[in-house]
Parts: sequence; C-alpha cells; structure tokens
Amino acid sequence: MRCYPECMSDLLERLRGRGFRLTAQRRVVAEVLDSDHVHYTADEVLARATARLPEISRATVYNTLGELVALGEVLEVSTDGRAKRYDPNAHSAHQHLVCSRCGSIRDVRPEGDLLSALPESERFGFRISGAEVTYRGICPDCAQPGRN
Amino acid sequence: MRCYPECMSDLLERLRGRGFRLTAQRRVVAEVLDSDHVHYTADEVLARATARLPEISRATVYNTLGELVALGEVLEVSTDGRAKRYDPNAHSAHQHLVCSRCGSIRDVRPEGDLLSALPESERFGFRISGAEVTYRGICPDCAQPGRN
DNA sequence: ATCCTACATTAGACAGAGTCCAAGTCAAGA
DNA sequence: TCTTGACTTGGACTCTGTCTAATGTAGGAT
Repeated sequence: MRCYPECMSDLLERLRGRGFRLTAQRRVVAEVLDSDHVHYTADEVLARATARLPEISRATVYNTLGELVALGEVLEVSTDGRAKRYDPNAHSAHQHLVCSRCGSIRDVRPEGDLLSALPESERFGFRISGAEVTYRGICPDCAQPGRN
Repeated sequence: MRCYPECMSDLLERLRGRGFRLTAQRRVVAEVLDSDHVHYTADEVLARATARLPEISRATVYNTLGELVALGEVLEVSTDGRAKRYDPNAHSAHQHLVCSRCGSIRDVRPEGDLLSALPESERFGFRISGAEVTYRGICPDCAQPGRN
C-alpha cells in the first residue's frame, strides 16, 4: 500500500500544471513525502532529502513544504508545541491520534460530524471553516513494559 | 463575570496547601491569568506581569506557568505552531474556536462525546486518554470589511 | 523577633524551529 | 542557444523556550 488516494508522482504533474517549475529539489521533497506514509517534521524531511540530493538547503525544504501546504497537497499538523509535521494524506478527511510519549501520529477516522456538533449559540459570530480533532494516548510500543 | 468556576484567588490557597511558597511573582502570574479570561501567550503574561512587578523575569514566568500546568490549574494550548497559550479555565471541559486570521481563541462546548466517536477499529492498540477539538474560522472582528 | 536554609528568582547564555535576504543558479519559453 | 525571472543557497536573524550559576527570600525553627 504505497499510494494513497493520489500518488505524489501525480503531484509533480499537478504542480507543473499550476505553473511551478520542476526542480530537482522539489521533486526530492515530494518523493520523501511519498516514500513512507509518515508525518515527518521539516528537519526529518530535510535529512531524508539530503540523502538523495546532498546540496539541498534547509530554506528550500521549508519553502517547498510551505508551497505544498498552500496548494492543499500536504497538511501541516502541530500537535505539541514543538516542530510542525507534514501529512501527505491531504486528499482524504481524517483526524490524528498521537502518542503522548513518543509523539508518533496515526491517521484515524472518527464517526459523526464535528461541525454540526457545535451549536449556533456556541459560534460567537465566527464564520467557521473546519475542525480538527487530536486524540491522545499511549501507543502500543510505548505501552510495552520492557521498552522506553 | 470575573470569576469562572473557581477563582484564581482560591488557586493561591490551593498552591500553598500543596507546599508551594507564595512569592510575589507567583501571585502576580496568577493574577494576570485571572484578570481577563483570555488565552495569553507566555510573553503576554510576562508583559502584564511586568507592569505589576517590574523585576519579574522571563524564566520565572515560564517556571510558574509550567507549575500551574503540572498542577492542572491551567491548560496549555498550542493551536498553531507558534507560541503556546495558557488557558485559566481548566476546571470545566471545553474545546477551542480559533480565528485563522488573528489567532484569538474562544472556549466552546460542542455536543456529543468525542471519545466514543472513535471506534475500536480505529484505535490501533493505543490506550486513549483524551481528545481535543480545534474549530477554525474567522472571528467577527476580522470578518468586518473595514478592519485588518 | 531573628536566623537558617531549602526553595525561588534572576540575568543571560544557549538551543530548536523557522524566516529572511542578497547573491548565484537554472528551467523552460523564445 | 539565449535570456530571464523564478528558484536555491548559506548564513544571519527572530522567536519561543530551557538551562545554569549566582543571589534572594518565605516561612519554619529557635
């Protein structure tokens, strides 16, 4: 199961369609996000990108991630106050389950409609555009006694 | 409506009961959190605390906020990847509605049970301890045309 | 009331995450 | 192939937050 709803490789096409230059750097960042379906931090993306393209710079990784987020191709997730993580699974609605101990993240699909759970009287005149849930818990690995 | 479920002034008593020294600095931080029911960042708390007690240091504000969080008297909220905010309303369950433009936060109470919305098949062996919702939208002030 | 001392506070150095900028590079249309 | 504007680079910079060694002080002991 390597390709989620849309392959990242399609992403490269879509980017070009939107007038983006296809550079080696952007290709590598997209490949890293595609390679595992994992929520990397920018620095983790940089490390993996560097392995494929040693000259790539930190600024470019941040720029590219920012562009992908702006295009709606990738989701930015900040579950703790620390580094943001990038979620390549932007094309199917989901929420996140994060391990309070190690910080790992799983995509989950809760039942019900979050938006309709917020009554009009609780909206305070806001024009509401969306909602995110973060479930917190301990992952099986961290729960295992003999491990840290 | 100055005092929510429990007044911060009670907090000082509770702190002393738990063996905390009552210092001018801690008192001032608690007062700032109590004064408006607003979700300040640490730096905003520092600024307001400095107005009352000019010698107070950044480290102390961070320390005190950390202690209040550890005691469960204050909630730490990080809605964007930027500065954490501190929510003095820790004694009644609620969620947050944040303005995508200016970052301001309101407490809201959605209906329904978040935890039960996540079926067993979507828990991946995690021992789940809680869930938070962040509703996003544009606040009335930011939606107003003539304002920025 | 004063003394003691363990706990608090302070200033400033440090660290991690992210942004910005001027200079150099290169994708892709002409 | 040439040209040019968009892209990339490295390094400086900002913002949050943490740590530390030196100094101060709350509050129990005397």
